[in-house]
Amino acid sequence: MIPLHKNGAISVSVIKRLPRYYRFLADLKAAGVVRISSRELSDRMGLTASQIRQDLNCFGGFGQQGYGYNVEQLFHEIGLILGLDHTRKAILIGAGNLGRAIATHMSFESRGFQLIGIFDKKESLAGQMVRGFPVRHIDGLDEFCRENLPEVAILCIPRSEAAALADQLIKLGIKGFWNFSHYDLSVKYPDIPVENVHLGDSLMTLCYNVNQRIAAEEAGKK
Amino acid sequence: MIPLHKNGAISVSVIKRLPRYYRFLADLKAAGVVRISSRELSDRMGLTASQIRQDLNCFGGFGQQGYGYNVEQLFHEIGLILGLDHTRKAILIGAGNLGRAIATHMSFESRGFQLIGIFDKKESLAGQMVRGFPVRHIDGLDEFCRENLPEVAILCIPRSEAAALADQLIKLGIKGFWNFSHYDLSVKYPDIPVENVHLGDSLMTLCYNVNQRIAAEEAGKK
DNA sequence: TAGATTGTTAATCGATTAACAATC
DNA sequence: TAGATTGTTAATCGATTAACAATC
Repeated sequence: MIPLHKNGAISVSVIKRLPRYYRFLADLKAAGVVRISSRELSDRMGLTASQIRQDLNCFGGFGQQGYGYNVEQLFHEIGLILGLDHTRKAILIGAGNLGRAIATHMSFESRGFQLIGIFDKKESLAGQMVRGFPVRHIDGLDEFCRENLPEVAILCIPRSEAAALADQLIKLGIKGFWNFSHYDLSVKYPDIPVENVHLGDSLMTLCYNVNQRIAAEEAGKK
Repeated sequence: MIPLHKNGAISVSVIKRLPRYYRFLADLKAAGVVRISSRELSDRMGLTASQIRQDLNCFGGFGQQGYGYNVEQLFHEIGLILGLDHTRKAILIGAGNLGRAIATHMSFESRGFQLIGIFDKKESLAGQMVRGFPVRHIDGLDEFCRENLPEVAILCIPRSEAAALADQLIKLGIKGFWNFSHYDLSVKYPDIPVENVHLGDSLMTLCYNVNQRIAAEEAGKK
């Protein structure tokens, strides 16, 4: 395998910015832009040119002095770094509103994943079709995993069910979680890759920020 | 209004941790725990006791030397800091799968918001009931806002529609956004409160982390 | 060649951790 | 009082920004 970066450890902050670079480059590409300087890109993205150059140089010298970066090439490189050039098999647990929305709404293939199965514990949902997949009863999870070897699980389940299910899934060889439940997986499994989507936390953070803003405006009026 | 913190500026990192404290304290409260030390809480949450004390002391001295923190009281205080003691009116734009899931799934009231209306540009959705609300046609947005004065908008729309809609909403007095579209609002409006939920970015970050982990495991085998 | 812009090193800034005096 | 644990200051660590030599 090609070594993707110079030294072993890339910081979390850098990794979290990569998808955003990828999105902006996709836009530029679609708009027919061929080359871009770190300065130009930083203006569009609202960050510093220095940071862009630092970030990219964690992975290699993709630019050219005096020219800048080739949009198409840089887009491609970031895709490779993220690992979007192949897909990993994913299963979704929990076919409630949120689970169905994720299954229907999300473009998995362009983000490195392939959805291969949907599970729920509710008998009444079994067999219902979601994105072309029949919802399977959770009792069939072990057998399905042994046969199909999914690598990632998407958890759209209540917190109360998450702990036991995570244990089971890790035993079944799951290597990473996209976690929409409010259970903190990484307390028990500090080393497993998890992306938490805590929608409730996000909403509360917004609440704080909106309140601060409104309070500041009202204070300004006086 | 009561000054909620000692000096004006609380860092984003601190604010982002508050909802998580709030969740853990809710659990402890539910489990009947009366007091907790920063050490004990740090063990449960997987961070340092120092950080917890630093974070909390941005807002005031909620603890007691030799004793620790009163769970109920600290929970209540963090709720006040976040502003969960009153609600702000929110509208949701985009009644597709994701929008409907958010509307149905999310507990707004306990997070400082009250959903008062749902809009979509699709004629065919108009009148359909979601969480007890009829989906309204987007043409009625101006009138509805002038009458009901919502303060926050939840954007569950494609990126292509986000820019124009954000302009319109800001003119209508919207003070903050919960943004599920892939449009970067804060590039044009750097000062407006926005919480971005970039599900696609989150999934790509997971892709990177899972790939790294699997690559490391395979390297270890040799 | 001259101008532009990178890659990279050094300086700054901020956030986290450690230490400990204050105090319940 | 003695023990425990906070609130807070100081030390460390990491991330961002600035500067500039290398080079296309």
